[in-house]
Amino acid sequence: MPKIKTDSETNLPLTPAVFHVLLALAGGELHGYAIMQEVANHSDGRIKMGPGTLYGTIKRLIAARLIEESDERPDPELDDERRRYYRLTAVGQRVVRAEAQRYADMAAVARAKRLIGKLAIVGAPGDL
Amino acid sequence: MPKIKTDSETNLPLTPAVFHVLLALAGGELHGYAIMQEVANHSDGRIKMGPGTLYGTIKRLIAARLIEESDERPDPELDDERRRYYRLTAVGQRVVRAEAQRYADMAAVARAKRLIGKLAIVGAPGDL
DNA sequence: GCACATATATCCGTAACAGATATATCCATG
DNA sequence: CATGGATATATCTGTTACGGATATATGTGC
Repeated sequence: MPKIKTDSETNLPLTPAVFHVLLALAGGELHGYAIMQEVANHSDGRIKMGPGTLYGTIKRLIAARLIEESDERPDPELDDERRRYYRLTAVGQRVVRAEAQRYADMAAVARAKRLIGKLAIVGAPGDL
Repeated sequence: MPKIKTDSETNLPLTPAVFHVLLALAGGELHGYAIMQEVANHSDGRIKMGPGTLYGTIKRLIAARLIEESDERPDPELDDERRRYYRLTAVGQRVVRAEAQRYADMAAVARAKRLIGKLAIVGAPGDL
């Protein structure tokens, strides 16, 4: 997480670890372990984040005000007391959007240089 | 450049600095300073790589056998003796392809999460 | 001849990463 | 009910990448 300034999204690029955590939280709040699973999931198993990277990154992201801990708990029956939930802040939203756009832009450059082919079909049955 | 193994492209993700250098070289061999300019160029000026990052990254990429120095020089009239040219190795080719695909995949995930819009038109008349 | 862009190189402080380790609870199975 | 594996969080620490500062020298336009 290279010295993220809270004032803007000009501080790109993010490190992959930071981006993957923010991307995981873009779908709604999650607890730490679920972030780990979501990262493995949306990267199709290619990225496995260990606890050191995960909780270290969470700590830095909180300090940078890109995410924050949430008080809300699910139905007490479904809850697990150990869990701590996190969500994007407004700044975090903007940052992850800007970085996602950078990813799309770089993919476009790579396409122009014929490194990769046309867009893959995303919305296949079962979705990603 | 997180511990790149020369044996495969499984070692993703790359750091942004490494990826940008490899992407710059994907269009053909370039000398160091031209890599710097090409990175600024293909990132639309948003990423400016200083000499520390540039030459440090080049050194590490050579050690990892992802790029190599080239002996070929342009027409002596157009040449600048100071320049040192670099090109991707076969392994470097595969790595940058795999990482570019990862970028495209993550952009697709971001699209599915509605963080960014549809694909920008890349293939303006001419090219593709 | 002067200034600025080009071109390469190294030094080093800061910080991120990632494996190892620790602890404890949840839950399914025997 | 006990045992074990998955769930869940946390910290410590060695290695390494980043990136600004600094240095040196040549090319080029005025």
